[in-house]
Amino acid sequence: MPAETVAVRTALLSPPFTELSYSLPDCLPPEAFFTGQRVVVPLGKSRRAGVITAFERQRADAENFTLKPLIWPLDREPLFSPAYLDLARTLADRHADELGRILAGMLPAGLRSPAPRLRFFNEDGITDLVPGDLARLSADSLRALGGLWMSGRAEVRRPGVSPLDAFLYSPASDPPWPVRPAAKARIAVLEFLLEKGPVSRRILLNALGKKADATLTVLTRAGLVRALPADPEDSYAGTLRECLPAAGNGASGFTLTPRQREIADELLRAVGQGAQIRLLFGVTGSGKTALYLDAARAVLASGRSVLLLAPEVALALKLNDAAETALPPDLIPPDRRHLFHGYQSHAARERTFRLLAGDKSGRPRLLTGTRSALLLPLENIGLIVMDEEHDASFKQDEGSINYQAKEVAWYRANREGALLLLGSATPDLKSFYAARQGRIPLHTLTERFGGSLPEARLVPLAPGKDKGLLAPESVADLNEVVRRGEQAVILLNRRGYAPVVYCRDCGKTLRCPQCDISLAYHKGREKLVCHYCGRSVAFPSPCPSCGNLNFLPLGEGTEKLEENLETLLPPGTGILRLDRDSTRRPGRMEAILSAFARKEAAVLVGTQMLSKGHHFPDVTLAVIADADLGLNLPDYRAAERTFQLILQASGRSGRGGKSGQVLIQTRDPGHYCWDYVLRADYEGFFERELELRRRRLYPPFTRLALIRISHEAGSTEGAEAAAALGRSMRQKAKELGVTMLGPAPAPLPLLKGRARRHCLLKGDDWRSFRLLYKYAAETAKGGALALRLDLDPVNML
DNA sequence: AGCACGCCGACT
DNA sequence: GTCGGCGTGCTC
Repeated sequence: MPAETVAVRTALLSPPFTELSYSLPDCLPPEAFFTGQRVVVPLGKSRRAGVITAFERQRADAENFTLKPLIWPLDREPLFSPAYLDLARTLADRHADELGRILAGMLPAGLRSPAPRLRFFNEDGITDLVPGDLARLSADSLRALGGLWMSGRAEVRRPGVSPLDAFLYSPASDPPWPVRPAAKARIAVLEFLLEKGPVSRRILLNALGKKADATLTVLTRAGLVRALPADPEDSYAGTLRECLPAAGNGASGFTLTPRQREIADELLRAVGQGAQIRLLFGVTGSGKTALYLDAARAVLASGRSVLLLAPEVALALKLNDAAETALPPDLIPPDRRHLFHGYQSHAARERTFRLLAGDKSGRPRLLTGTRSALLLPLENIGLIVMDEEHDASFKQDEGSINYQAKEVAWYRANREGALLLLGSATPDLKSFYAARQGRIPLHTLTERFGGSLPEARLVPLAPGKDKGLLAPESVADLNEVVRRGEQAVILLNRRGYAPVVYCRDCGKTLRCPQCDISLAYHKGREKLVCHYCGRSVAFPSPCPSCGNLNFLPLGEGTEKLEENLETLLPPGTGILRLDRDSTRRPGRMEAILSAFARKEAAVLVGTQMLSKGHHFPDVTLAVIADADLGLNLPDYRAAERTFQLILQASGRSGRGGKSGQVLIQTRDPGHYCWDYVLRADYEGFFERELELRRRRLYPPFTRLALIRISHEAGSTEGAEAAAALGRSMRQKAKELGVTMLGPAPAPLPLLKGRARRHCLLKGDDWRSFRLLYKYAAETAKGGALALRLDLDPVNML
């Protein structure tokens, strides 16, 4: 007897991420379910969390199988509004991906778990169950639980944590560790934790096997390994905040200069005019933050929400502190201010997500955070600010969803009729070009407060002379700064001791067999490390081609620079190093930054992680040790990136009223980039660079995409298949009006054991790139090749 | 992602 | 003749 039943379409929040249909369970009435609500559903023998995306009237016997009933609702009210589901659908379409994967990427971890705890309050007291338990209950018991759920006597709690996941482990100190060299198991555990850490017991056991369990326990008891709670209720932000400068710098109060007031008024006129976009161009210290907050104040006062975005956590915290002091509680009460970023605990992020999703009041909120805050269910948005809009971290390149934050921000601003305000001292060339063409109204701040720009000069490096990376002139200036009791930072974007190791006996350099990249020597770890796949081998160990041990490390990384400085500076000068190696253990970054802020060291050497945001008033000298490093990358934005990085790093010098200096060490003093860097002349650089882009047909004069093709290294059929695929793609590309270069070996032709090729696409619209990619994927299906499409790639390697 | 099914090789 | 390798394919 065919019965007409209601079925729900459900997007799964873990693999396979597809949308599947389920019938409603007998124990709950249809009113218990909503579009946008999370539910637990059965899948094969296990369970998945999913989101109801639609209701369907469907005959249960119409298909070849009967629908399974879903198991239990996870929300009393929909977690996703229709507008939010629309946003997710749009992202899914753009990335040709499953809706479920996008929704999962937007949700904090606990909210996509299929095993939260269900707590029921009945006459006898409290019963805690997980969804898996429900299958074992009788129909009567389930109906009773359904009654409790409907009458509000049931709640969904955070999933329980297995002891295997409850703590994260990391070494308590840097190597060498006080263990016997023969204690292989202990050393293996310590090395794994240093390399991958902090990691859970589960991850350690998966990688090293069950016997590592006892070893870990022993090491923890001995105090060589430290355990941290994996998911504390409060966020980690506290420790990070301690090393930040006091908020404010020009942002507190609302005493704007006449010019600032003028721009502020123009911005205020744009608010409430429907979807608008504005570019605010102004050097560091010109008062961009004050203008953001002025606009925020007006928007909040008009009853709409504000979203403030920064490219990284430290900057988001700074923005948050500035907002805290500048926006009074009667305008926006503390319980309607929110901070959201990746360094918060899962629990904290879940709380914020739920709070925003559950708010139907329409009253304004102020949300500050990094890129991921853009995907929170904040409603009634009147203003979105993107500070440092040029920053590459606004596009995610790893992880599940690779979205371009600016595009998502514009989409949301459009839907909400909000103002999108982009701000930068060195705007993305594309944004500035759009402004020049009149597509984005531009506001320029020219005055700078709180000190003048640092004085920059070039220091030519003599080629060949391997007397250390620092030129005598730079060493002299460093000594002078130390003598005056001031501080200096040295930027070197190359970690480790030596980037290349040469075998004196056979004349070869040591390379990673998986990636064909030079192995870098890390002295502190006594290892050779591949910076691309992370593989490491003990150093010294016999040369793979001649078996001897006669090595010569070449070149200079941060580790060696730090060591060399000890002999170049007066004895006893404090030197600190900030890079991925020195900050591997939790809390180390904060410790190093705050030690430097307390002037426990005169010199801080570091990779680009020291170039952004930090404020050290006594730093009067910044040395860019190898300014050419990024300039020679095979990327059309190499000069733009270098310009932005150096200007940003220069900003570390001379912030505290004392005049600052910047030394730019280069082997190529004639490069056009330097003229503009020295004068901090963004607009001049822009004109020059734009002309080059026009001539070579690069963005913004075309759209660009990469199709990445890879196959198992050493398979000849892979190479042939790639060539054949290229031939048929060329035909298709011509039809679509796409210019295609390649497939050619990628700049890094071998990575993680895979041979890599690129097709570079130039064309007028993204759609034809997608079509060409789909055609290529279809053609290559079932073969040896793996394909990936990267629209507007951030990383060309 | 799991977990089944399934079709070949090494063993009782 | 059975156990078990992990290559494909499905999960409402």
